[in-house]
Amino acid sequence: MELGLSLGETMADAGRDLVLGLGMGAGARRDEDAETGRREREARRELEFGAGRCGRSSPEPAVRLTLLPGLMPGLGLPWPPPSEATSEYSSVHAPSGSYCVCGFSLSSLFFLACGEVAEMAGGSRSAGHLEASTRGFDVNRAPSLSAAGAAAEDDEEQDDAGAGAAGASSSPNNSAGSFPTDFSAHGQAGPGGGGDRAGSRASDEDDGGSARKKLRLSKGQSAFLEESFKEHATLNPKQKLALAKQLNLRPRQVEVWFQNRRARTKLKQTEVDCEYLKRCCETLTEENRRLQKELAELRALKTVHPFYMHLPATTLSMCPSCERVASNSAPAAAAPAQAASSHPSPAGGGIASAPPEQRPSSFAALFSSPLSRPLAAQQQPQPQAPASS
DNA sequence: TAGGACACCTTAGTTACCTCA
DNA sequence: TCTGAGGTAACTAAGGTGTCC
Repeated sequence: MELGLSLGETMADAGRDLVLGLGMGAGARRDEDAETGRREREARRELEFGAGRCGRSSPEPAVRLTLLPGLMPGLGLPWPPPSEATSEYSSVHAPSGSYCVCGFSLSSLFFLACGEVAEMAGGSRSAGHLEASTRGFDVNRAPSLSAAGAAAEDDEEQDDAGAGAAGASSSPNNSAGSFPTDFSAHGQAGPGGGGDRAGSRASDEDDGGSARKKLRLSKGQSAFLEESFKEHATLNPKQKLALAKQLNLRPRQVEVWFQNRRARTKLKQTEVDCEYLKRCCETLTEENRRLQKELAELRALKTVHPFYMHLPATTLSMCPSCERVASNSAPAAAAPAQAASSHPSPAGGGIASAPPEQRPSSFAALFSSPLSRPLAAQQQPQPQAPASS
């Protein structure tokens, strides 16, 4: 069984400087030079991403599981099909078409699928002043209810004007233009209108600004945000503004929603990864148990038949490269044979299960006797090994 | 060129509210 | 009607990055 497990690679450096090329990250881009630099950085990040890096700079000393390409089928542990994953999770990652991670995390695959987004992020203008203006007042209160809110509203209007214009544009620099805008597809009168729970926001915002009144997004709003999340797991300021305007939410709310959504996705991923690792562990434990048993049998055999186990070195030799056993004393009988316990056949019989004519002559003599036949070979059929190499 | 200040971003963790069985 | 669990919006803190001076 060939299982490549790379454990212990921290993400501290692996994920550094990768922001998925979605155009967020640095806020203010005040001139063309900054814009050019950002595009270069994003291009670099994409390259790094393509090299198998995933995630973002994170303090977590994550255990990184790297499954070598092409080995998973042999392991017999494919990633759970989308049907096994949670619907939410699979809906996000399904575009990748596979849950086998060959140097990527699942989310990375998703982001790869959305890689074209990176090209759209170039022209996004910073809305940092808006973000700053929206801080420091209760986001649950209507902006018009306070002076700060009014200021924020003013700023937001300015940005909205740009966002609205951008929304009508199909410029490659216009990230907002990529958002789905056909609310009728969701069967709602309009996500911003609140749909089935349209009144919740209005009533919440009228209650005079008690600390953090819980809002409940309407189904239409949630669906629209989900659709957007499927396209971009992160938002640049332009996208955030466009979404907020379309959904009749504050940009801060859109931002928070995406933060929480990413957290939920990561949680789901963690659960799936955990389950997979558990299954890997079970398989390896079983394999280890089987090999230990076989080793014990061989040792017992050595005790019972010491003669056969002290064959001259010149009599039996094994080519380490091709794993063929050759016997000098009987060259004609030297035939290809699978290595013994370290390379068990798929049937689990090891060398004992090889046809006698393919065994080395000394081994043929050894195993021709029923008494000396290894227990492992006598116990056919053995339980199929969970995975074969 | 180096470094501090600033703005803005992210994630992780937590809190509080809401819904529902 | 009460209650506990679960979902989730919102918040806080810490750390990273980019830009400006």
